[in-house]
Amino acid sequence: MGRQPCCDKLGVKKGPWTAEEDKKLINFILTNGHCCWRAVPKLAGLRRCGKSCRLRWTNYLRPDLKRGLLSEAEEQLVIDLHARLGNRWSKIAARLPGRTDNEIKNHWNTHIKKKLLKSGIDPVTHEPLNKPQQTPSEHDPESEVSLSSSLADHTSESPANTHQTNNTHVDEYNSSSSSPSASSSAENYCAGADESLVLLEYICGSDDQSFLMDSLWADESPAVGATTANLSPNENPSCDVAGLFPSWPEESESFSWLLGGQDYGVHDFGGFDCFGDDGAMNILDGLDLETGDKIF
DNA sequence: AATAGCAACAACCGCCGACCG
DNA sequence: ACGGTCGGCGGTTGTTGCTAT
Repeated sequence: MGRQPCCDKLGVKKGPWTAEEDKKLINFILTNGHCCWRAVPKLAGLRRCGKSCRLRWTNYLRPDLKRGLLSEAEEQLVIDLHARLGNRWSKIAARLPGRTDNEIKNHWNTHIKKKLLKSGIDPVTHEPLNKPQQTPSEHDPESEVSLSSSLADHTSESPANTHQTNNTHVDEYNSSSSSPSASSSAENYCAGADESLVLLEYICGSDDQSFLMDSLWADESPAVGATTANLSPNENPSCDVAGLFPSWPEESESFSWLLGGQDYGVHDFGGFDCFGDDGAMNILDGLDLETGDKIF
């Protein structure tokens, strides 16, 4: 039958995204949402594949992303989840609000894998390296958890200790992931123009974003407890806009990760004119990032 | 100062499942 | 039931930046 390429190969740009392209994509999605990714590049005036646009948005441009290295608690959670779920990065990412599967996958391959090996633990099976390999059917999640948990100082906070450890956990995690997670809410809010207006409202709101991060690790792990993103507005007073988004601090910090070109990965953000002289995004003033025209 | 080697991460590729006509 | 489209996922590669020599 032969599968059609996701986009015309000719005339489609590849490689690192420029600030200009990011600007176009952000501008388009904030104003229109993404009806269908295939149409996004055309409508946004990008010479990119729709898939590439989706990836760029979900992995780097989504405003609810955390930046920077995974904290030790997050790392520990990834290890525990990996012990249960294996390389199902999207499932793991769904339990870590603000983190993407790509980010976790990269962090696993570059940091955690080595850390586990250094500790004498097989990163694939989570068993001691000198221990004879078990077949998958013999795989005992309980031993995985205890081993992975022993790697960190946060054993008392580990989900392994808050869960009974048995084979039902994979299903338990999977089914619980059907509840609103950070990633699903992120998908939700970019699903349409209405949501994008809500997003703008959300961005312009200046509540306390730190609540999200603090609450994630304060008394319960996100893997088992409801995150702020999971709570309804009534349950979570700091989560505005119908509970779709966590709250953010000062406007000037809302896109601090964008301003920080190094961390962000785009190195020419000096010319990223969606920010005004005061560093605030022009979109916050209702301006079209492309033309400077008033949108709202 | 030059450069080789390594680490980190952004991005691409191909496959798969869900959905729709 | 079937074929086509689309979004999503996981593996892999390419590029960039850092460090050691």
